[in-house]
Amino acid sequence: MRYQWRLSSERGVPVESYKRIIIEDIKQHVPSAEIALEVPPDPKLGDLALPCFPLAPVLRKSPAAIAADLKGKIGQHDFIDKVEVVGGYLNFYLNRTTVIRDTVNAILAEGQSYGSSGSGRGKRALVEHTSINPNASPHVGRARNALIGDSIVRMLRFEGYDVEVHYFVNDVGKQIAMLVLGAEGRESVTFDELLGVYVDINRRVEEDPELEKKVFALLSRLESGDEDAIKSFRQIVDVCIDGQTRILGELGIRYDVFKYESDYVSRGVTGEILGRLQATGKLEKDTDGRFVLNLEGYDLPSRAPYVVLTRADGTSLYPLRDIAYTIDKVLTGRNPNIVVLGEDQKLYFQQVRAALDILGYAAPVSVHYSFVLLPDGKMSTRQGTVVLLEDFMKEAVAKATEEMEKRHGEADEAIAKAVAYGAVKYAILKVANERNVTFDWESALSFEGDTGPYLQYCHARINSIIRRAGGELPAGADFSVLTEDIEFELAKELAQFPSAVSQAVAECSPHIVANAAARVARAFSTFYNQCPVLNADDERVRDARLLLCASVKQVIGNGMSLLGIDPVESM
RNA sequence: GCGCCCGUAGCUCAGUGGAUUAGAGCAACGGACUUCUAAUCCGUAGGCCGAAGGUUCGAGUCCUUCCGGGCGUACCA
Repeated sequence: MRYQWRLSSERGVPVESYKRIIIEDIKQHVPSAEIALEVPPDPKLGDLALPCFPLAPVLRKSPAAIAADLKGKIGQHDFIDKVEVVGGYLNFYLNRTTVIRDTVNAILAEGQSYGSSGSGRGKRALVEHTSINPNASPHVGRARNALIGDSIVRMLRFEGYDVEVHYFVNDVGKQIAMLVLGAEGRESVTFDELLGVYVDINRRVEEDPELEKKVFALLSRLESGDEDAIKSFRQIVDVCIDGQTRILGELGIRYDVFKYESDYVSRGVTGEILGRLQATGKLEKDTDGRFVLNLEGYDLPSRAPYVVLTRADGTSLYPLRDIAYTIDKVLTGRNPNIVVLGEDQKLYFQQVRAALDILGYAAPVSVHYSFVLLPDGKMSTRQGTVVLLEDFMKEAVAKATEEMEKRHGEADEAIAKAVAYGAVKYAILKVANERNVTFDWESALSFEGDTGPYLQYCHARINSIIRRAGGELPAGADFSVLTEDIEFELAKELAQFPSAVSQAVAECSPHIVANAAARVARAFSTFYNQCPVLNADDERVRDARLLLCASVKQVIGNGMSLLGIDPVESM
């Protein structure tokens, strides 16, 4: 299907250009003030409003008087039906036909890029996310990192950025060394066995200090370049990474670059960083013989202004390896340079930022999210209350399959997966980053209401209408025949979508997109139940509604793709 | 103890540089499928926006204190 549309308004989002025009009009009379329009709480009060309260001190008149004054100063525009003064507000009633027509035309013209401001065209960005301890299968808490990160990647690409996605692989360190030790003597270890191995060795190390010494000895051998150590570490890490990327890949989450911590050690980068820090005079050797970085003056909320970079035996600690890697990322010149981290890493990343500052680099931007909790409290590996992402996915697929069989007698595997994963992703992405997600199976596996499948369902229903219309859309339509309130409300929701995307991008907050898409879907469902499309009495109404539906499909589809939710044609 | 984040309907969550009457979903109750997919829609009920002060003509939104939860607070990553 190809669309050839002429935009009746200038390029971009119609409602935004209406706002610009109105603001221009007002500025001619009150040039000094900041003018901002907002959307009234009730459609009865109009579609756009100017609160005149902030102007009162400037003009030294009452808001109501200012509103009354300005009312006469608004020029004649085809998109404005009437302007009314209510209290201190100047309320604008937009012309329904113009809004619907301009919005639908803009959407069909811009298609997959409707909602994008193009802010990233010609620019390069970098996003690091997931980077989890490779010791086992990710639980839904860890998955939140990958989901948020992946959505940010999608949003940036939507904005036009060339994005490089990074995964920083933790293949050094105590935890991995313990895994290597725990797996010693085994022929091979599968990904699913890792958690058991890890729990077991953890217990043994706690009980036996001698064993812990062996762990550190192993680490030391690795860092000094011992071939056997390197080989056995790499073997375990490969199992971890394969397992994790298989699960995340199943959800459509992919990475461009895997950087290994060990690489920064073996290439001598960590040593070099240490040398450069030494030259700044901020690096100190403490009484235990460890290298610590003095962060005095950075006002960090920690008891002691130090970050420890090495063990006494000279082996590197995570912060040092991460500093080396982070500098590497900075040197790519990509901007924005984003890293997604749990809220437990807030202070830690301030330390990294300080370390980079000492070396003269600007640190990446960190996006933090809060942990996923269970209704009874935290997830605990020891109490066995963690919900593994893979289990969540499997349960969701089972339920989606069951629902499809109930409805159609059979289930399409690909669609069942799309619906299931849509539910999984939406359940986590709909919550604002800084809030804890409360995970309970019942609502997480719900396909009704404010869920991923709700979006997919709307999309599928519209597709069904278009299919029954013969797959062809009318070349144009007379939108003045769309007189129902809900048709106008729906168009306004569609028009709102781009500013939601812009905000979501600016704040790295996928939940804003989730909400915006859900609003459109809700408005559509109301419309759907109230307004027949193919069965409309009038051919002109049919055509106009068909194009309205096609725009809704596009917008919901764009929203879903930003969340990484697969649109389905039927379900 | 100190620092950061969160506290909105029974439950899960929205709420845009303060601004016209605080919104959804789930659960509950009552309705709507011979009509484009009922994974839907419509209606009813449900709120001292954690508490108390403060700033403002105006506060869920800003400030202070307190309470509750999450996360930190050098030798894990």
